[in-house]
Amino acid sequence: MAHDRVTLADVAHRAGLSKTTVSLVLNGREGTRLSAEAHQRVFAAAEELGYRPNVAARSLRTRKTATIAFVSDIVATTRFAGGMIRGALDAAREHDHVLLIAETQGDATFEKHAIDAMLDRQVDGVIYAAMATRRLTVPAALHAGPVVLLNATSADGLPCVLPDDERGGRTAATALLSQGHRDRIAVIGRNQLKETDPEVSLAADARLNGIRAALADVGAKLLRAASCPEWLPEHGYTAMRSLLRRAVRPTAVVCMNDRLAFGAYQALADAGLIVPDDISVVSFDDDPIAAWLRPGLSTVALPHETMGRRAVDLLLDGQTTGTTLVPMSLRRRRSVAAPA
Amino acid sequence: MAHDRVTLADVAHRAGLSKTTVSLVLNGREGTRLSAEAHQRVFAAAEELGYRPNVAARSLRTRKTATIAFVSDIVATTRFAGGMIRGALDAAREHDHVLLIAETQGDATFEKHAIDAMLDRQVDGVIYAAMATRRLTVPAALHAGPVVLLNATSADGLPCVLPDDERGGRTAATALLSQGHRDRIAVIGRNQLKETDPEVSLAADARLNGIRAALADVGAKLLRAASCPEWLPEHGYTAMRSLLRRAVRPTAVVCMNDRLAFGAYQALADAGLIVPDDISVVSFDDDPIAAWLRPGLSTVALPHETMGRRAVDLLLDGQTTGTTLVPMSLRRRRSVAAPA
DNA sequence: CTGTTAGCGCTTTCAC
DNA sequence: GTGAAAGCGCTAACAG
Repeated sequence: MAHDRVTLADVAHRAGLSKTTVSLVLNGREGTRLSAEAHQRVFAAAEELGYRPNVAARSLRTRKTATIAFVSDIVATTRFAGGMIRGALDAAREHDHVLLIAETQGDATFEKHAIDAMLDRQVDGVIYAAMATRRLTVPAALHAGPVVLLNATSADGLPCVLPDDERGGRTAATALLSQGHRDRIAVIGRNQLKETDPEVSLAADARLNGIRAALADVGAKLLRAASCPEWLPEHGYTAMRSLLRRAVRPTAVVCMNDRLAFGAYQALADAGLIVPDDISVVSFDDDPIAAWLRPGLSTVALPHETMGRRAVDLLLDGQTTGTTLVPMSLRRRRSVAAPA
Repeated sequence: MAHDRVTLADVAHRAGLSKTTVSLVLNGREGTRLSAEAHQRVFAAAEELGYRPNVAARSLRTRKTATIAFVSDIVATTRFAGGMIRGALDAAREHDHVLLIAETQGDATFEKHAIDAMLDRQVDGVIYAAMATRRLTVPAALHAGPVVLLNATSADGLPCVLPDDERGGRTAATALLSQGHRDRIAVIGRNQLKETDPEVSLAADARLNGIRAALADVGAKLLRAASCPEWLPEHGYTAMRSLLRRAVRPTAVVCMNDRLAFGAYQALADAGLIVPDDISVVSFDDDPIAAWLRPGLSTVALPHETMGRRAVDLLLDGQTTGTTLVPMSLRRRRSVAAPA
């Protein structure tokens, strides 16, 4: 790449000025009163030659590369959270920065190589992202410079951005309450491990708390909560079936994520039940599938894109601490209605 | 980042040798017989100080950055093709390279900025990726150095990697033929625009040709092919319904992608028909949803990960021309069975 | 076998 | 107002 790129010296020569002058002008330095004519000449020459600065050379002096590292455990390539990258990319562009990405795949060796590779390239900071919202411990090498955690927290109080799952939980429950559901609301997707181990998930516990809090606010409580070993469609299917077998059926369920809800839909269909006439469903994430389901699934969206943006904003603003909670909002579709 | 990094000079000082020697040793240069002891001293010093080379500085001399640009129209953040990045990332890591990513979002201004930004950082080459398999025209700026097209072709014969959709089409049809389907196979997802405009899609036409060729091989032809304005679930739904209304029903359908198949499943369920007992379904892409459907959807997978790998391999091998076709293989699930 | 010297392209004192 | 010169950290000729 960059075969015989035009250099600053070329521009200076063409403009009949020194490199210093050209540099000053091109960087729009204040306070240094260069003649209007010099400005003209410099711009003209740069334009004619198609000059573009060599970032590597520049960064050697300035120690800034306008490059941010985005390292994730696995998120980068997952359908689920491409949104985080997209948001980061957008924000980076707005700040004239660029993203270097790497994935550790949860492998310590890969992680070390990845981080070294980024640091060797003198990135201005790193965004360390996790696929599942959770607590993690940041590799020591990263403490050398600015870091912000994305979709994760750490014990050492690094700045981080997280979805506001607790309020999200309230939002989900409220969507049901406001339609008149109250004492026959069930949850699908309780999970001991996710709820108790913050290194596995921060979302499960927060969502559940939010749901319960919203119910408590109106003096109601959960009819039942079905456990699921994982949050996959098949588990949602099984959980819904078991819910339907009981004497008192829920009028509405909140699924801990959209994949569970997908499974729940299948169980409902098998039972000849109609959503939302017989049972309302609300869920979390706003996976693309939520829009494809019939009827469309109302779900509290994970604000991936915004989260990604925030992460780079924090990094570039030099925020060095604190948690940023990004609100989750309800995507209303047709899966929620008043109880029969 | 990189606050007070150890430099080559520091290592040289510590080892009591010159920078040259240290550089030579650390880069494992052949042909230069430095004493074993010098090697020892250098390695020891580098190790003790935790020396890491400054890539920016090095690249200023060598004109190599070990960095590849991955620019895409929109693919980077799409659930659909994260696999391409993942593959590229893996291959890059194996070659000790790193990926700089950018998204143009189909906007010419963004594209220009993105490409300039990458070029300014002296990337060694660029991978230009498209979300939909199609023909496109490469921005002139890219012709300055190595480029490979990913999931796209261009008129100017740049090296490119594409999925082998035509053979994929044969594979899909063969999956049905081998179960005994023959004269009552229908297609869902014909699309005039996609089939005729290579700038929109290369896949539609190729898949269809493959399907027809496989049928022709056994002297059969398509029962019917339903058109869809887009390849979305709702269109699959509608198409399937119209297929079912006709006097002679297909025993099997091949959907042009998994989302159409998803819609088709819904229509089948509404009609009280069972997959695969009443009708077999096969499709393309291997979207995550294919595994979640009940029964699991047999689909010809888009080899995104392999494609990503190939792209960086080609780039790094200095391949400057030619089309690389990556085979698509059938993911067998439960949606295909012998006709009733 | 090893060290000196000269840049790569840029920014930045500091003189003029 | 503008330019000369030094130097960021590294590699590559070229001596010794």
